[in-house]
Amino acid sequence: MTEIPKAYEPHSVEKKWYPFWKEQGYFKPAGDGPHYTITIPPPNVTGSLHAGHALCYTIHDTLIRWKRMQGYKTLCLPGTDHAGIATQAVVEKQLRQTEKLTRHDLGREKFVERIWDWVNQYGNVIINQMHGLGCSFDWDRTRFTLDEGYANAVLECFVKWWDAGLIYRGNRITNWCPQDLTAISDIEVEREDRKGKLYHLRYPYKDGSGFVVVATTRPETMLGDTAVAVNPKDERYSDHLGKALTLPLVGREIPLIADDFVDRAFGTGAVKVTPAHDANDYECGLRNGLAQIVVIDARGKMTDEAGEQYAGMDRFAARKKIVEDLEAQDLIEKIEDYTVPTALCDRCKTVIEPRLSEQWYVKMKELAQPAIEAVKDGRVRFIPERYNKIYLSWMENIKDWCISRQLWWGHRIPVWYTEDGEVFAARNEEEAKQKANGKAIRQDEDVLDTWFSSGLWPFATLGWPDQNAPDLQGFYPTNVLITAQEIIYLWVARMIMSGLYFMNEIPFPDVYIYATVLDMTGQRMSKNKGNGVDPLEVISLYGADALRFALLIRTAKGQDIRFAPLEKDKDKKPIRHKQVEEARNFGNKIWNASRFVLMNLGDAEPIAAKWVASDNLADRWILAQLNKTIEQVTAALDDYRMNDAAQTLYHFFWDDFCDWYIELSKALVTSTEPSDQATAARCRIVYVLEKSLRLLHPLMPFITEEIWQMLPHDGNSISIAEFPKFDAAHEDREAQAQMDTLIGVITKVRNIRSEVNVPQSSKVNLYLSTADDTAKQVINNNIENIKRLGRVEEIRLADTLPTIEASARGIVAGVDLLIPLAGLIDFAKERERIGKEISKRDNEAQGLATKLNNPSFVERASTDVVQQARERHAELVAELEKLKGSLKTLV
RNA sequence: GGUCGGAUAGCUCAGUAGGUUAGAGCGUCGGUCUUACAAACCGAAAGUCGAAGGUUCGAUUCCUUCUCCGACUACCA
Repeated sequence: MTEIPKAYEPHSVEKKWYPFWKEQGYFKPAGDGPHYTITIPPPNVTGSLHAGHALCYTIHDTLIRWKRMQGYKTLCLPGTDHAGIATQAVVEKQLRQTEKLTRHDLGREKFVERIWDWVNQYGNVIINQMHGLGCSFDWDRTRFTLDEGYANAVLECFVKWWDAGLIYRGNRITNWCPQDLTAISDIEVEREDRKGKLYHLRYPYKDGSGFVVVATTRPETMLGDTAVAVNPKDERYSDHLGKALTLPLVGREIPLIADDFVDRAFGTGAVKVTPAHDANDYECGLRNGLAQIVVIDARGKMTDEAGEQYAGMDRFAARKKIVEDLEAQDLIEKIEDYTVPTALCDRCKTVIEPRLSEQWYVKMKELAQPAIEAVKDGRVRFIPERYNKIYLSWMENIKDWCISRQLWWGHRIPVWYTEDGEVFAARNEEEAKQKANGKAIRQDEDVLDTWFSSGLWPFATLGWPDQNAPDLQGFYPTNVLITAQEIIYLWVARMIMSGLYFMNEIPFPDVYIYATVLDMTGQRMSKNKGNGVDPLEVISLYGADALRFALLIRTAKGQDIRFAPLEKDKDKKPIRHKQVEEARNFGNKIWNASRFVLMNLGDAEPIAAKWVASDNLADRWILAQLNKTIEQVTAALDDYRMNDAAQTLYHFFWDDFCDWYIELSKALVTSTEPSDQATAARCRIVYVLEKSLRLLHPLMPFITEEIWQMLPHDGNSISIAEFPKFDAAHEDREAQAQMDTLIGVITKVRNIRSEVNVPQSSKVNLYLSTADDTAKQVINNNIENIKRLGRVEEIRLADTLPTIEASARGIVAGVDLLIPLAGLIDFAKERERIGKEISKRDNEAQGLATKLNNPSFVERASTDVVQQARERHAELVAELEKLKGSLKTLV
């Protein structure tokens, strides 16, 4: 008999099998089946694994392991993203803290070197954390959005789009982050409602005929005002249109103009117009030929244009000062509390300053159209479906994409300028020089938006722009993209556009948007809130399989999941996580069931994981249940219903296999006498266990490998064993129905015993009767099983039940039960129990009777439903009669 | 403001192509002499399926309105 620990210990197991799989090359594409490819969403190179990642990559690994076992030539390609702003910020901060230097002190070249050092040292953290989750990704193909080959792809993309006239330069209002000192795109802006004030300012007419009141949340911008606008239909102002106003504090003369964009109902219906510092005002300024006066600089400080008493002040300090100054001149009508929709930089949370600046843009309309079509005609589908609409509504209203960033870390924009003002794109300096015909050139200082490079991910990682790259030929298009809801626009849409543009083919047919991991109050997990769960802590407490299973079983399609924080003790040591504990317990159940099987393999006969034909009910039944489970799990995985797959397996393994099959097989499996029967029983139980492990392996790779290696098996690893297939020949309705009878009888006996307080140490006698020949046969064939599992001494099966005073009665599945209770319990308990049984049936019978007496029901409901109701009613009536009869014996 | 999602047992969540007794895990209660497992076993209690209308013989499920929560989105200064 093998020595096996009583509890599953995950850590040594994980340490053992992960390197084994990797060394054996199981994570690499193999075989000549059809390809199944996933490129993972590359996490930020600065990142570390959080709960959302854990879920994301668990789903990846589950699918890829499943497909691998199904014989596909699988590739799951990992990588990281250089994350321009985030990475530069991390290294700048480090530089500031440790050496008190800014990036400007170092200079561009040195600074970029420092970032590379940092990336080489810390950039693999998140990749290593994925190993801990058990991810079977092809690490040899790991890509980084800034590595050499990838950079070529980015250049190629830029130049091609340039040549196609899709890239242009514009001097416009952009979202500017005064902290990061860069422009950011619209969708990198976070919006938040903040408490603020609405200031009502008085702008006097130049001719002294009173004043116009304008409302603003940002009084500091008034220094740059070049007009006040009202709605042309607003009668309140029609007489004053065109009149001049004197801009307070500045003294500039500005006109009162009319523009449609003004909402008459808001405030006083008059808007101050600051074309250089507000997107709306900018547009308004263009329409009306207004000057653009820049009063706030890149760092958020007031410029010289703002006037000498304000120049150099921070924008928020200036706001205060200006309000004071206006107040002093009695030019403030009132100040109201107001909720200000505030734009924040999604990286550093600094308040965005709309700023006039020169940036590069990509024209989106032309690129978006095919990508819209692809979703509309179903070549690309979102799962859950409702994201189709969300995607389409954005794509149909798409605006041009600002792609330049004033950073040093990233793909430098391949645009070159000659002294005399020529501008062109080139793949490298060589090419640029050629195009310049000997003129001196300089390259644009800016870098590209990170999403510009990650938008090429599904094909750039496979070798594009080399159209003949073997991986590109062999693995594109990928099969599914698994990603988070919040980057549908930032990333998914752009991959679809670029995939169609450069490859003429969709990058993936399925986009599975996985659940957002929330905390228990429904809030999104975030560093700021400190409500995150560290997956590594969870793994160290319960093992990777437990974490994976805990996440998968709650990942209903399209539904967010709530995940509790880790409970910690005083020293912040993690001690408990209930939701993962449930999964850990399941793992332990698998462990112990396997332990039972392994301990009873016997030494005499060689046992193999093969099904030996059997007429035995439990055998027929478990084979049918296993088969059904295979069918359901496969369908669930196929449909991205991870929770259904997990739930089905949980139920099958625990309830069917452990609670019933093992129990019903125990006598034979544990017998010490060698016999063909015992050997056959052992083979069968090993067979079912081994198949179960294969089904579970994509979800829980470690524990299944560990046990599988101990069991009789063929092959080197469960991770390349075949995923079980549904077999119609194993369906067995009859066995399932008969097993219901057996389980029903045993459960009823247990129920009666427990309800009337028969101690578990006492055995009871059991009288059974049934008119059903099949049920009779089931009982006769399972006398020993009923005795053992129901703790029964003697069983009598007859056509009618004897009349025995003081006995308990039960009815289940057409079988009547009687348990003599003399000397065992108090009758009051049994009377109470029978009373409950009666009233339960009474209620149901009455409900049915009402229904059946309703002529409309009988007429209109389908005959099946009516028939069923009649039968059930009759059954209930018969049962009630028997139960009432048994009450009489309890006196 | 707009769009979308959610509201089912004390908690976290499944489910119902409209039809008998709405499920699971955790938690709770009672029991444990059990040929693997107390991280377990056996049994039980617990739900007017968010509210109000409507369609229907029949609604937790379909429709309308409402309430509360959440996400996304928007140029309301």
